[in-house]
Amino acid sequence: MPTIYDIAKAAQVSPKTVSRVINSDAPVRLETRQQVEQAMNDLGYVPSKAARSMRSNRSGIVGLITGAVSQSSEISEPHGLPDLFIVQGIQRVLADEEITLMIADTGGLAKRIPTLINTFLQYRVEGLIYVADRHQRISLPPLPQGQQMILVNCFDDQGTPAIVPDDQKGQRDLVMTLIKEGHRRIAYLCLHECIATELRIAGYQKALEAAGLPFDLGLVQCGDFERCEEEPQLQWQIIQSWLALPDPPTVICCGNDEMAMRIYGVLRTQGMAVPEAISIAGYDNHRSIAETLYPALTTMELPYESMGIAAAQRLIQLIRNEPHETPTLQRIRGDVFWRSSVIAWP
Amino acid sequence: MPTIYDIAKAAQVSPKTVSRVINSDAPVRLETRQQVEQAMNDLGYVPSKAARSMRSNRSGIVGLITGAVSQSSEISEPHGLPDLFIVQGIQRVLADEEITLMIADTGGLAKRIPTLINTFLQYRVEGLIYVADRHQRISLPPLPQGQQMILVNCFDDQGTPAIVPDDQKGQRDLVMTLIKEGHRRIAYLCLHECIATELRIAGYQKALEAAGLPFDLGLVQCGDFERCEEEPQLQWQIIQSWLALPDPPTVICCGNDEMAMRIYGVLRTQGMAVPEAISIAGYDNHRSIAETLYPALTTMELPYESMGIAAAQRLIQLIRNEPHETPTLQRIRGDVFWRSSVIAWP
DNA sequence: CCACCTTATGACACCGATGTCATGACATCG
DNA sequence: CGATGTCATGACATCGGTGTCATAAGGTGG
Repeated sequence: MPTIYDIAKAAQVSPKTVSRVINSDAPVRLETRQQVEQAMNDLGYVPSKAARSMRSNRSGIVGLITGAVSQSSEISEPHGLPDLFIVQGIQRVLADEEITLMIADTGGLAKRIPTLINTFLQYRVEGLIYVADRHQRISLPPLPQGQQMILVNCFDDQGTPAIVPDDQKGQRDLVMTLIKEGHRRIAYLCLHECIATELRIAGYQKALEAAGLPFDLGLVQCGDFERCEEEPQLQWQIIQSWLALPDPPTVICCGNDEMAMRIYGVLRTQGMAVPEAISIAGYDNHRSIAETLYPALTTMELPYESMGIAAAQRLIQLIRNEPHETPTLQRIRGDVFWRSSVIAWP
Repeated sequence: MPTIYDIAKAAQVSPKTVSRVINSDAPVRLETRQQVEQAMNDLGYVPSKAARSMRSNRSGIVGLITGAVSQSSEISEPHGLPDLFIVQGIQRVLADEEITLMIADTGGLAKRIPTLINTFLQYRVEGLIYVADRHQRISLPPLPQGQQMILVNCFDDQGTPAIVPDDQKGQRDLVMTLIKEGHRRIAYLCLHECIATELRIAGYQKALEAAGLPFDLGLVQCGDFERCEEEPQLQWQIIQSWLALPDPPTVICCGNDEMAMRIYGVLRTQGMAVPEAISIAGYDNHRSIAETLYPALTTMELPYESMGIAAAQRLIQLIRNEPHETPTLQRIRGDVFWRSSVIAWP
């Protein structure tokens, strides 16, 4: 690979002049410039970022770490939406700013994180992004003074800037839409206990409150049986108990689109049609499920791409040292995707 | 960020001695070593890869480009399995070799590829990987002499090493398994015309041949109507025509898991139970669909992770200049995942 | 006509590491 | 006891660029 010295020799100028042509940071005679450009083309010159960033102290690299922060050694299967979409959002923004992304994956092992961070520091990344696979509280090892970092889909107690989905407003908006369409009895078959579930139940409750509807604790049940063999029966028991109520629900909100998909199957085997017999709503807008299911699934978007975009923008602000009034914890809203699994209630 | 000179000063030794401690490539007196290590700890020293790689000519970086190679400016929606799994496979292998992965995405615009490659060349990547979003023939701009590159999920006419799924053997193995379980009339509702479809139809045919079963052209139909509104009706028409045959199929192979999922919906609305009335098989082993569907879907794995692993291993071979007898085009086999959407036929 | 400025270019040091060679202190051996 | 070898360390050049300063040519103004 040729260097500016090779170019300089070929163009019969000094290396510094080649540098000036590359950076156009000082006047160069037209004729000289053309000679240099000719030489660069002929030799196929590609500047070395390593050399450049050594001098300028700007690597042009941002490091991204994905993966679970589980302490155990077992690799947890991803559930729900792949965090890939967060990464894509980040990518798009950084590419526009000519920042290159380095990606590392913990492979589910939290203990690898310090090593990964260290590798990134060796490359003198200008910023770090940690992307969790689900909304959670985390704790990362301390970073060197001045090293910028953003958390995505998670947050910590050290006041690190974080981007999370607005689970509460999300579930609230979804339920409010259902209410607007005439539903009064809304059941919620939620996921196992976790931050998202907590926030979404609160949102569900707020939507009822806002509409002046009573909150019936019996209509909220955990429908997540970790895919055990009896799951369909257990889920059907819950649904059956709801249907047996004097005032049964007209719609079931599921903890996520995957669960909604399973509930489709459960209802089908029981001969109940969606949405004619009962409406179903999901959460995540996991498109390969929500759009493909038949009937297509009404759901609340988990705004992973927007979160990625927000994270990248925030990080660039920090790197550039631009002023901002953004709170430490930035909650990102998603949209309701209204499809045919829910019908309006008269 | 401190340098070896800062460490050298703090430990009252020469920079070269610090270097020796870091690399342990020459004997250092225990006492001296401890002083240096102490200083490194105190100051929080992190070596600079930029400086190192300048000297050694080894960046420790591999560049990966994902995304469509479409010439148009429209962003195509991914269909089928996310190529994320390929990337994860690559990641795992490279991480073990202490190689860092830089990732760039075309965002669906092929014209961005030369720019992305150029950026990677600036970082003096030791290898390049291009990952396509579906099995296809591509054509990439020429690379500098000696620059290693691997294609994944695609191939070209220039003899660049490539890793692709073995679509033919895949469909063949799936159909052979169905035959082994007693099915004799096997319908194939394939995807639109593309390389994968071509190969899979050939595989379907080979499986029938091997079992001495006749190949009935009428049992192979394209069921991919690009999610248009009438898709369910059109699909039902095809299935109905099959069922009206004197010797109707007992199982339908679908072009991929998404299509299988839609067919579940179509059959349900027509009151046909899976697998009691008819068995269904998919392709891809898109787990969030295949495992979640009820009943769970029998399908052929699209071995994305294995492909990623194979690609990374191959690239490392090339970088290290190790001898190999691997053919240019390496086809990766997947496994049949036998689940409850297919029942054995008496 | 000389002081002064602008334009175009080059010489040289430096960023942070490592390879090469030199050097001084001991230990070993004939 | 001097020659030789090993150990531990340092001085210096080098990788590929860029910042700083110097310098020569040509233009302008008093």
